[in-house]
This record gives sequence, structure tokens and C-alpha cells, in this order.
Amino acid sequence: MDDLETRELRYFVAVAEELHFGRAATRLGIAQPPLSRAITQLERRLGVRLLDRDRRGAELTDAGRVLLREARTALDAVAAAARRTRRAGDPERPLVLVTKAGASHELLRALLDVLADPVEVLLCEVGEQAHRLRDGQADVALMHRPFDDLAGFDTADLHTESQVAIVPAAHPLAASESLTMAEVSHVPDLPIARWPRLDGTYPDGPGPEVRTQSQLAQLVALGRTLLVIPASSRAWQWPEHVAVPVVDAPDVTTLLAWPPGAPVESLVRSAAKLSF
Amino acid sequence: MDDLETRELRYFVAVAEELHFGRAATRLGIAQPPLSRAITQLERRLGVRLLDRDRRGAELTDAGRVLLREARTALDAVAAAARRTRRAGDPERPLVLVTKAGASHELLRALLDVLADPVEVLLCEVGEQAHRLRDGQADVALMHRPFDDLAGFDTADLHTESQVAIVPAAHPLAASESLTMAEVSHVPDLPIARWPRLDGTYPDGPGPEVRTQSQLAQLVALGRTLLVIPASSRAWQWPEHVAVPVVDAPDVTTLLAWPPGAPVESLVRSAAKLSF
DNA sequence: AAGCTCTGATACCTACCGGGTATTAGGCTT
DNA sequence: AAGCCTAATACCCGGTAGGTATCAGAGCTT
Repeated sequence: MDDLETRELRYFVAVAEELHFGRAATRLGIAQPPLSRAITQLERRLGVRLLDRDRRGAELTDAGRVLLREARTALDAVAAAARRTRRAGDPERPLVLVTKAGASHELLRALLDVLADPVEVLLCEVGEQAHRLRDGQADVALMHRPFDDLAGFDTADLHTESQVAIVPAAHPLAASESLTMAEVSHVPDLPIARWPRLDGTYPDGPGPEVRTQSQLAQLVALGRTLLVIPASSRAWQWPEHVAVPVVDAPDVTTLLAWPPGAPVESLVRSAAKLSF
Repeated sequence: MDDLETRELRYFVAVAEELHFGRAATRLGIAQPPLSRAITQLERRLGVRLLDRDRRGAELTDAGRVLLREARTALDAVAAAARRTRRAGDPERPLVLVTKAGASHELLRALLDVLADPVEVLLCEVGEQAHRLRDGQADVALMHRPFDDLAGFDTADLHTESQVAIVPAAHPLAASESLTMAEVSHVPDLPIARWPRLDGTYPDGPGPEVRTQSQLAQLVALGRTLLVIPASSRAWQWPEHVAVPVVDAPDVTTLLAWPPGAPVESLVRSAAKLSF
């Protein structure tokens, strides 16, 4: 049972994503025939049919869907190995900390002030931090429980806070002193926005589809949606926004997360001294 | 930045484990010169020195240690991709459940009785379950919190129980009705056994080094060590052993763990019906 | 100190295979 | 039926992984 090569996995992922040998080959920078041959050979080595070739392109089999998911995580792990090794060889390496754009400003500022060593800050979109950690683009992330997927990471809690609803200033709800989750959950004219899943598709529902924080901020200002977020997220305090405490929303904990083995001991020790 | 190939990672892991190019080459089934060349090329591609070659063999650099750890997880992920894809293509595939040898007999029996679909049971040594899940040899594991490393897995609790101390029948402690952690922790003539870490080395301490459950059972029977384990672990009830409740030991939860995406919904649903 | 031995590195060759172009085969549209 | 789009096949070429032979240097041995 000879092992797979990452080249084969990259090729398969390209085909599985494009569902078209020609386009996949173009994306990979090779010609179509070698790609067809590589996939056929991969299927023979695994003893499994991965794609049903149709008159118009191709379609994934059940086994193909499994391999697509597994191949992506495997390729992430290989890329992480290369990135982390390169960085380990650089004596000047700064740690890379990844955080959602626009979240936890004060805490991040305070954290950077406390640290002796230089830290590079990488900003990403909501839900992307885990991926950056897994593929080695970052060493440590600022994440939020219970929102983010913390599976596979070591963590250190920094700060716990309650949540507020951000509603359009012009909306009747904006006049309330406080709200409950029940009041906030089913406001017909302010449906909750829908975020893409890991595979890029959107869940069903009445709310608008959003992909970035700035889209969402815009939609709130336009009176199209509302959201419930930690009280300290000042990025949301536009003039058109009003923050109303939600008394029964679960507390949110801001924390540091890192893959087991990351060289973050001194950072975590410094962070633990922060008082919030 | 061209990606690494798994062949290069396999080669590096072999050299890093053997710390000797000749032996590593033999293990890989190739000659020494191509291996030397492959490692040199890997170092050039990463721009990092991985090994310090000495008069007698080789030694890992800091970057080399990073790559060894990362490469092992990456190779596990690749192997898992192949195994899971092969199994996904087999319509007859039974789920593979892995568990520590000798743990949770009754619960496992009850679980298998409840399941409609066939399940293959794989036994492994203590602490090995996570590895079997990660490299695709198993689909789901019986594990124990807070003992096992659950990072990266979804879980479903099955059963919570208290712990007992297993002591040699001939030892004075065996006469006690109950014990506390303080009484059990520092018994000079019964030092706690030491398990190997993930890298195979042992922590310091006075206790005996053990690698398997049967070694440990033997050592207890010989009056050389004691241990604290869940009350139901009947594998330990030899005539030479006495179980004494430890009143303040943390409760242990037996649970199912599986990598996100594993096809275990129906198994977990069946398991949830078990009453323990 | 000379030589032996063990290490990894170098030189050079071969053969496999990954990738290219040209073409075929089949299904749908028109 | 002609034309097109798809993926598969046929065939060739070149890079490179792997082989053998050899080198180079650092301990030992004597």
C-alpha cells in the first residue's frame, strides 16, 4: 500500500472543485491528458471510483466526497509543516497572531503592549482563524467561545463579557433599555444574517447572505438585519447603530488558541497578566 | 513555493528517527546516496538546516524538531485520507471502533448489542486511540475524560463514574475502606508508574516505566506500584489486586470520540439510548 | 603517526514516469 | 448528419529519483 503523494491530492482537489478536467488542468498549469491519467491512476491505487464522468464534466461519488474533505485537511497539514519549519529556522521570527478584523480592539492593543517580543498581527474574516492556524499561516489566534471552532487547539481564556444586540438606530427596538434572546430572535423585519458554511454554501433562511464584517455592518446601518455580539466590539459603533444589552445571551469568552506544540508559552504567560 | 511531497516527509521522518542516513535508507528500502541528496534538497527548498551532520550520525536542529512533529501529523492526515476513501468506496464497510485493551468491558458489550450495523472492534494500548483516529485506522473511539487527549474530535458522553485505587493485596493501604488523593499520591514504596510521552521518552520520577497495561498489572501484583482508575475497569481485578474507593478523585467520563465528518450518526444515536 | 572504519557527500549513469502534443471516442446540440 | 464539447488514448521527450562506485573527513586502534 504505497502512500499517496501530495501532488495527487492537489490534482484531485482541483478536479473535485472544478468538476471539469480541462478547467482543473488549466488551474494547475498542466495539460488535460496528464491530469486524466493521474486521476485514473489515483482511482486504481485506492481501488475506488472517485468521479462519475458524464457527458458534461464530472460528478463526485461518495468516496470522492470523502477524499475531498480528507485531502484538504491533509494538504493543510503539509503546508503547515513547510511554513512552520521555515519559520523555525528564522531566529528573528516574530509570532503571527491572527484575529477577526474589527474584534477586541482594546484587548489586542493591551496584549501587544504587554508583550516583550515582536508579534505580527494578521487580520482575517470571521471563522477563518482556525484555518490559518491549521495551515501554518499563524501561530496563535484570538478567538471567541462559544462562536469559534476550537477543536484541536490548546486555549487560554483572556476575558469574559456579556453580549449586546446591534440594531439600526431607526428601528423601534433601539429604544429598549434591554432585550432578551426571545425578543431578538424572530423580528420579522430584521432577520438574522446567514454566514457561509465551511464548504462555501449558505444555510436556508430569510436573512441576507453575508461574507465579511463590513458587509454586515452596512446591512445593519441600512436597517436590514440585526446581530448579537460581545459588548466590547467597538467596530460596530457606527452612528447608525445602537447597542442594546441582551440580558439572557450566553457570555462570550475571548481566548488565545494555538496548535499543540506552538512556541507560545511566553506570550500566554504575558497575556495571563492582563486584567480585564 | 512548491509544495512538499509526502515522499520527502517520509524520508525526513526516517532520518530524524534513526539519526543515521544509512539505517534510515535501509528502512526505506533505498540506497544511502539518494537519501542524502533528498534531504539536502529538502533543506534547500525549505531554506533551513534540518540536521547537523556529525562524525557519528546526525542530530536534529530546532527546525528539524519542528518538521519532525509537523511531518508526522501531515503523514497521518495523508494516510487517513487514503484509508477513509478506500473504506468509503466499500459498501459493506463496517465501522471500526477502537478502545483501550481491557477497559469498559460491560459498556462495550452493551454498546455492541444495541447496534444494528456490524462494528469492527480494534484494541490498542493506552493513549493510542487518538492516533488511530487521526491516521484513519478507526472511525470512532471509546475514550476517557479527563485522561485522553480529545483535541480535534467530536464527542458524546456515555457514562460517568468515580475512581478506585488498585493496590497490591499485601500492602497496608489495601485494608482501608476508602482513600484520598493525598494519601495515594505520595506513597514512598508505591510510586506512580510513568507512561511514555508522545515522542517515546519518559518523564522523570521514581516510578517504574511502563508501556502496556499488562506490564502495569504485573507491577501492581508484584507490589511495585499503585494506580487510580475508573471503578468499572474489571481487567484489573486480579487476586493480587485490591480496589479501594478514592473519595476525592475526579470523576471519569467514558465517551465516544470521532473526527468531525465521520459517518457515526446512527452509532451515536444508538449509544445515547444506553442507560448506565 | 599511519591506517582502519565509520560516517555522509559527490559523481555519474540509467530508467521510470510525469508532462507535452496529437488524436480518438462518445454524447449532446443544432 | 455535422459540429461541438467532453474525457480518454497513443506516443514521445526530458527531468529526476534511484542505483553503483567513489571520495572525504573524523575518530579509533595499533
